[in-house]
Amino acid sequence: MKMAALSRTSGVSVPTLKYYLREGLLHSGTATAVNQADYDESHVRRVRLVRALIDLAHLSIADVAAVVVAVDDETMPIHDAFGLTQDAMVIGPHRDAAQYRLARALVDGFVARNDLHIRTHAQVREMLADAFVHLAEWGFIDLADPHQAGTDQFDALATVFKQMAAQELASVPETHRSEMVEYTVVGTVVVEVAMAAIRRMALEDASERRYGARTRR
Amino acid sequence: MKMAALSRTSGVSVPTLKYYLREGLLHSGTATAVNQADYDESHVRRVRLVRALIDLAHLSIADVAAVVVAVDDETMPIHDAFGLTQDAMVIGPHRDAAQYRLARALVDGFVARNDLHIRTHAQVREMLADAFVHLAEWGFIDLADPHQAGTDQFDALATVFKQMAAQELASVPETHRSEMVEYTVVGTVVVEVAMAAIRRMALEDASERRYGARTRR
DNA sequence: TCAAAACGGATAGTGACACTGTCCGTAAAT
DNA sequence: ATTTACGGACAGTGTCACTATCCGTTTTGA
Repeated sequence: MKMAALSRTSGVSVPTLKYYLREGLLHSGTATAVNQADYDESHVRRVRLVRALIDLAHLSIADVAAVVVAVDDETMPIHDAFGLTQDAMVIGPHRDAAQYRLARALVDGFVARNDLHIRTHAQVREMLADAFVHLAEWGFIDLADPHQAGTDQFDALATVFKQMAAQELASVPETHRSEMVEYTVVGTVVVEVAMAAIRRMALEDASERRYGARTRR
Repeated sequence: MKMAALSRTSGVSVPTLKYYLREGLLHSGTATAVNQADYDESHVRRVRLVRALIDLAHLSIADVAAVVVAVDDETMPIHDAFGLTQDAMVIGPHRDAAQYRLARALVDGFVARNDLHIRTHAQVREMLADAFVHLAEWGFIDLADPHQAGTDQFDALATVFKQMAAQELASVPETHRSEMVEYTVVGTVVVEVAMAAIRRMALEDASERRYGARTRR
């Protein structure tokens, strides 16, 4: 398969594929001559992975490169590779104000309360802390109060998601390590987008039922 | 409150605030002299809204401007403003390939099956279709088969989210229209981020329990 | 067989985006 | 009275994700 064919099947332009090659998002094909190279199924899968990370998870090229390195490093255990990709998928800066320290404490409590086995420095903790800070700014929760209404709902979500996650991982086929990592990563982002979409649909539905009638003529 | 004070309380630099003013993300303060203006609580709230949309929902300035216009238009009913902001929050291009038409059909079936009252051209449909296309590419679902395993899980999610959404909207205080819209919008994005974080935590937890032991020494 | 088309690597260029810096005349503070 | 701050206008900056061009080589098809 030449690069043009890869471009056709993946829907990504040839210049962009070359760019991905340069940036290390795509491993080079097997050279058949000085200026000829063959690409195979692994390249198709890789481009699909890259596009999923860019289009759905909105990762930067540099972050995708980090994910790709973790996927390709055969010596890295699956769990470590998964953690690394998880970290790469957390976008945005991490501030260091008083409110963020409070939020971090809330997050730590949440993690402990729900017996979540996650790394001490997992970036996803910052992600949740960020959300907590914004929730507090709008008065939805109180950062200073560790036992309050509002977090109960999140505890309930944690219970549900723990079951779902176990089921999801169990459905990953036991094939080669790199493929399993790919499946897990893609599953993370795609299902996340699908869930967000369904939640937004539910919100629009609720909005229609609650406010829609007020303006219907 | 002068602009410097607004900058301090919001954590956004003065040049950036001026930029937001220019782009229409922030309404101008009440002028007290040729080169003096006063800002109030509404400006603080507005900056918070803008930062939430930029930092958490990763909206572009132009999209935030569209949201702001909807929030400020007092003649626009709450439900319409909510729909408009929902549309603005869907990021990414919408393709027009055969697979996307199939995915759209799946989405329409999903919406009908779960009795979701959402607009025919709501952008969130595209968002879910996008996720379906990627799920299909990785073999998680089959676009051609309208009644299949896999979508059951999404139906279950829809049921849960519909309840949650109704509860969430019920908790929005019945104050002025613009404040209610702000609350709803912020709630949408912040809770979405929090949910995604919790799901990722659950996934890392599940990964640790499933794969972690394999490499623990 | 031989011209035309395609290929792949290198390098420079582009356009969008989200700020950021500077200038300047006016107003407030000390 | 002098220093400092203010706010509007506008040009400039750095990053990012591509995209276009060039060029020598190789394949293809008449």
